[in-house]
Amino acid sequence: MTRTASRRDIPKAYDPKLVEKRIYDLWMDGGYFTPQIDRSRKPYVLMMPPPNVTGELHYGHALTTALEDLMVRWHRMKGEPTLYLPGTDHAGIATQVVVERMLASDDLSRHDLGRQRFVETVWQWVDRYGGTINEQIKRLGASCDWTRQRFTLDEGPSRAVRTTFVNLYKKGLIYRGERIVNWCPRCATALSDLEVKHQEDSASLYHIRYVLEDGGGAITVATTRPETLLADTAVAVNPGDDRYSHLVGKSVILPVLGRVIPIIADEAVEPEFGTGALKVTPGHDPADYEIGERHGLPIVNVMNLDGTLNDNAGHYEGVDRFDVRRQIVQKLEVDGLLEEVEDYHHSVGHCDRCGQVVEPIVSKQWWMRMAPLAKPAIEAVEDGRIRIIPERFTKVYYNWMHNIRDWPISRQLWWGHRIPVWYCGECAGVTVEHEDPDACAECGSDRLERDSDVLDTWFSSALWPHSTLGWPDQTEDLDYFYPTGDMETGHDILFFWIARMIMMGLENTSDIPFDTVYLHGLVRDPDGVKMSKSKGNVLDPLDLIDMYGADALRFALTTGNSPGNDMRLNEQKMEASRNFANKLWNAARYVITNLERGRSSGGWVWPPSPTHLEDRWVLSRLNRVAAQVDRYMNEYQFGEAQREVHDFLWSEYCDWYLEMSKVRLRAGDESPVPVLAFVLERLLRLLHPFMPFITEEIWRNLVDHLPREADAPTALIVAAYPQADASMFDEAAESGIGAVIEMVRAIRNLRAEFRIQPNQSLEATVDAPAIRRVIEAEAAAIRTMAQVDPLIIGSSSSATDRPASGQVVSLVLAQGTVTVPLGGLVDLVQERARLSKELEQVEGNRARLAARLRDEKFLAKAPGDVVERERQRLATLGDRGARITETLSRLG
RNA sequence: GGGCGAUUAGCUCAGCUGGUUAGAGCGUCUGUCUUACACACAGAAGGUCGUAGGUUCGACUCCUGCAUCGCCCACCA
Repeated sequence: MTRTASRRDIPKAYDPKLVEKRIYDLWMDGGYFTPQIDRSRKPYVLMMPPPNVTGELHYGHALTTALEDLMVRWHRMKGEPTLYLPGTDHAGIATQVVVERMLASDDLSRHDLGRQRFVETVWQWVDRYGGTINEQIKRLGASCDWTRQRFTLDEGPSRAVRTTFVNLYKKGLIYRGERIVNWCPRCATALSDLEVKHQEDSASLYHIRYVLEDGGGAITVATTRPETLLADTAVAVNPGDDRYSHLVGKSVILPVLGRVIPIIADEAVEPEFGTGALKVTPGHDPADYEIGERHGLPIVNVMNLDGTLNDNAGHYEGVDRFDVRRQIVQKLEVDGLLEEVEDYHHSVGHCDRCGQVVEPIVSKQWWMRMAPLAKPAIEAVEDGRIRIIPERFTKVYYNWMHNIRDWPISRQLWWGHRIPVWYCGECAGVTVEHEDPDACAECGSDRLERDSDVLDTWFSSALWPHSTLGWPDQTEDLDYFYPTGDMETGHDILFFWIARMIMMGLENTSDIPFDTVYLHGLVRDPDGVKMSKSKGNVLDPLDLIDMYGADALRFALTTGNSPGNDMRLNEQKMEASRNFANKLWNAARYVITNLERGRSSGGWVWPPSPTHLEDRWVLSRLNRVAAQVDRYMNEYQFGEAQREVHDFLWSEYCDWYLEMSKVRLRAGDESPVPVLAFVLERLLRLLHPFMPFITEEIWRNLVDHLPREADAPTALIVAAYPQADASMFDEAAESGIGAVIEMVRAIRNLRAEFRIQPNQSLEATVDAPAIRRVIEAEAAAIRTMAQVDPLIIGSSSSATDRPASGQVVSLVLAQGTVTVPLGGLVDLVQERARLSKELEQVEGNRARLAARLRDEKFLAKAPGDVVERERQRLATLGDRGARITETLSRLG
């Protein structure tokens, strides 16, 4: 292909690699991501869910970023001062585990280093790898304000954590208590219920005989964890269980240890389960703990925090819990106390982080009283101040909030926000203050020791929307940007994070943290399997960006699925998205090439208001698309919005308008050029939130050729988002071009059916009095697109001049008939059959419509416009049917 | 034990206030390198919308039961 010297080379295929980095730098340099505080305008704010500081980009991040950034860019283009605030999370256990693993490769534990050196090591790790995730998020095109980036351990958010703790402590909403908690022996810390994942495991149910102290027989209990019998302090039966009622009040001898424990009655015992008798282990089972509380049973703890048994376990001290289980079972067998071993499936709690079986242990932890905090948070959703999308999750939210339990917030880790509590060595008093104390608040002693625990990571996450903006200080940012707008995240952290943000936001600021929660589903692999490192089916989004481009990845992740539903990502979808980007690229190449052919924009009317039917049609369609997109965006139906633009761009702008424009351009008529350019420019705007890189790149190449609009933007990222202009809606143009398209399609169809050579033109006679002027105006386009020559525009009278029947094929369209002489190619019998079949269809539809329009109930109850539409359709069908009948009769 | 979701073309999925001849991408079949694009163009085939009922003038869309798959919550040892 030869090019004149003046024409710039535009590559034939879009290459994202040449564009993305440069465009991102351009946005950064332009400062477009940092909003200007303008009191006269309401800002749009979206807080990025902070990824783990040492994390690497996975599909969850990619999806979340794609969705958030499209919302953010849309709002920014609507002229709202827009803040998309990024940040990272210190991710307590997760990060500590990673660093511990690294130490382990040098045969070191954190205890070898000591607390201070270990924390320093983690900080080094964070400094080294902490930037990785942000660089990866940039590659997706996230338009976040990096000048406001926050880390949960930053001074500001840390002070927010401290302030919240002290305030809630003083209000009595944070307290210290000894009770049963989930304990991970591997991580050596307490866990909240949410951090425990239950899995179905196969196990054994052991039936163990406990001999009565009075020698009068025995009672048999069933358990899956025989080792816990070392901590039994009772045997319980249901009070209504006749089998055992005579035993209540007696005592049994605990196997192995020989302790004497009572038999008690408690409603919690299910008579149908196992033997109907339950060994009660308040120290190591949550249900038993409650029974123990009701009956004042002593609590025995037989376990160390690393999962080995302690000195309460007799000679099992120091042995791992699972080894003890085996040894106890053996011992019971030897003693003849093991009656039966039943195969059994039940769900076992595992640590969410490391997968170890969690052990319920009684220990002293800090707790947050949740019920009082949940109440206003429930109300905020009930009264609509906060909306959850998709709506079905509001029920899930209510269910959890109504049954909320106190939250254990202390973690026996070293990495995190240290609990701001000092214990007095003199009087055992507790000092909790905003500033580090020098003396005990109770006795004034300086023998203070700080609590060694840190807070659950989610404690600081819960404050994110306000702590990042400066709270507890009344900063300008907080004042202007809070409460935020949309909160977008995966539905898997509805409880972990969303619910807690709502509670803490309301508590700390007396205001909601955001007004809308948008929850997305999981990204799955092509087989629908959840991606996980252990399964090895995790694809690296960065690889996909390298292969297909960030825009294609974003488009693939945000189309063809709906909020809250999981989605599969596969190669085909990536290819389709890349192809779409390429389609846009080439349409732009065509338009820009025409602009560069020296066709001056000097005399253009801008925006164009053309008279040509095709131009009016494409502008009308553009405005209808803009209206639809606006509707979908407002309803958070991002996939539908994109489909709308995609279909218009590909199927109407490219396949029809652009092809039609070639006809006029070849004839030396340059009038389509401004329209081509204008529609392209608006399409770039419409598409920018979804495919930011390619649209910005094309836009830069395009705008130099266009007339300057008032308030011309310096970059597409800040160009105004297109709003529908109803004055551009043009019914006549739409129905006119609709008829042209129908006609061209019918002739093409005929060409394929009769296997007409592509280069062979056909003669066609159009008989369509109702749209004669449209056909005349579009004759050149029809000739080219349908390969017709000559195109004879006839009237009813000229129909008689047609060649003899049997030589022609008649295409009976909605508003006209096209006859094409095909000579010997036409098989009279086949032609009659074809038309008869069509007639049959038309008549079928007509009969159905007519029946509906005869139905008085329909006429009485259906809305007027529906009835009117049906009447129109019936009339059109009637006309068409009549013409088919006439044609058939001529065939004889 | 509760709660939720899914079930639409061979595959992956849209279709959200009930009114089309039920759509898209991929795949399949037939043509075409037609100077924007073969990452493309033109044309075609392919669906009793899981199942049984109900509401309605009208149901893929609303209600109920059932089936299959998946998810969440819950202290049954």
